[in-house]
Amino acid sequence: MRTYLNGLNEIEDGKSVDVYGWVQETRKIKKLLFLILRDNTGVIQVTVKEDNVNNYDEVYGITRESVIRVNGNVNKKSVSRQGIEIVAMEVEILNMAETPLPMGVIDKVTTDFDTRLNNRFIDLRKIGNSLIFRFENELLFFIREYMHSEDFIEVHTPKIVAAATEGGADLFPVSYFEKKAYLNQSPQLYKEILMGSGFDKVFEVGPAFRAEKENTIRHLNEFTSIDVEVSFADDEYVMGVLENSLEYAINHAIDKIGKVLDENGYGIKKISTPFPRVTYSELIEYLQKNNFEIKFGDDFSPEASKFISQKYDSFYFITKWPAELRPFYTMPDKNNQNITNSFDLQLGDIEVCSGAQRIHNYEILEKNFLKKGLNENSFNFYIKAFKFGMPPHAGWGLGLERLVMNILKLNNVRESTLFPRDRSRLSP
RNA sequence: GCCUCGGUAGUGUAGCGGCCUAUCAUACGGGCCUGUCGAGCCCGUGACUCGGGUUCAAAUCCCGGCCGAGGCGCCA
Repeated sequence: MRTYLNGLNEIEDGKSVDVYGWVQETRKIKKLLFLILRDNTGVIQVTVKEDNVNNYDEVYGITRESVIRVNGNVNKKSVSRQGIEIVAMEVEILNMAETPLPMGVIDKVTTDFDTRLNNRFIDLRKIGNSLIFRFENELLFFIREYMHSEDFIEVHTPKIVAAATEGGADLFPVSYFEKKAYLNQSPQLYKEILMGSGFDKVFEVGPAFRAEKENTIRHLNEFTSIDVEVSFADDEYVMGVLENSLEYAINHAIDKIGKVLDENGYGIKKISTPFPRVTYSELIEYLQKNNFEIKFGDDFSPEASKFISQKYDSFYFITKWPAELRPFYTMPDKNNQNITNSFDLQLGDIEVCSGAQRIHNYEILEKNFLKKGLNENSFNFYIKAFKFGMPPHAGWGLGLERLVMNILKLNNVRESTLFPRDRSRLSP
């Protein structure tokens, strides 16, 4: 039976165990050999003595990062710094690693990010790197748990679509037999159709594709989007869903793995709701007072976003965006047609989520199509759902990698992406 | 799409017209060593992104390609 390395403390002194893992380090002293063995739960020193094993010479020639099985006895009176070791009785080499490694796992030299991504399978052997994805896993688990407890159902909408654009973002074309198709940039239109189907509360976790030629630390051409849509709800309601789910997920994730995160330098704090809210117009005024060249209708430049972010130390909402900066399906404000019932959720100077109440009236939606210069024919599959009983609804879409990046204070969104797809990277 | 910066052993760097037969660290190979734990000591292998050009002389200067980092624009 396999024993995981973090379980060794519970095993009594002298007992025989089988452990499996990677040889992280070797220290050779002629007739004595120390192997530092690593599995996904921790590391342990394995002491190999010539008289104890029958293949000492073979084991002596082992290379770093080779995969082995060790049968041996737990020694809790070890003089090693860890105070515990395994005295090997049997070492089976399951797979010998070639040398030299394309990059080191525990070497003192730094490695360029490009080199790390080219050798991501090794890069992720570093606990600090794989921990990012363990954190993401916890976060997503608790977001799902929250959604289920609120009676949301998880759905899966198509990623290969026919509509040419919903305005703005470029799409990746794919060949679909004799037709032309695209990779979807967002499940938006399908979530809305499901509101017309009476699902009431849906969420989806899935990939989204953007064919924009960006070259920044916060853009990816393929990312994971968490999408939510709720019937008979407005923007205020789904902002509540958003902040409550994040509070639940982040705080539970910290309860579960906060200690390990701390040990690895990711010091993160629990959060509380409600998040502060500020309107777009208030921020425009604020920026103008501080000598920024900006007027109503402009988007915030990266420089302006940085300036704004100095006022907040955690999440904050920017609400009531002008209609011209929002997609065609965004609900205008009842009292002012120039602004919309929309919001962005910011963490630091980066937008992690954007949402709104949607237009549920067919005529207004049609008018918006024409205003934004969109081709109504390619959206028939969507707009048809609005003619036969579409409830009022609202929702949002959240970029998972950006969220993780910002919570853990990483300096590049590619750090929180297992295998990033960006302007130039398509492999691995 | 525009702009800036960069590419030297497996990894990361120094050198920025002649002192380069190219520095250092780490990794790798070999040797010594029965308690190492950033092991130590000795020996060794290993590199100037590619193509043109300038020059008596190019890793070093110029032009172009390729590759990369980042900023801006654009971006439900």
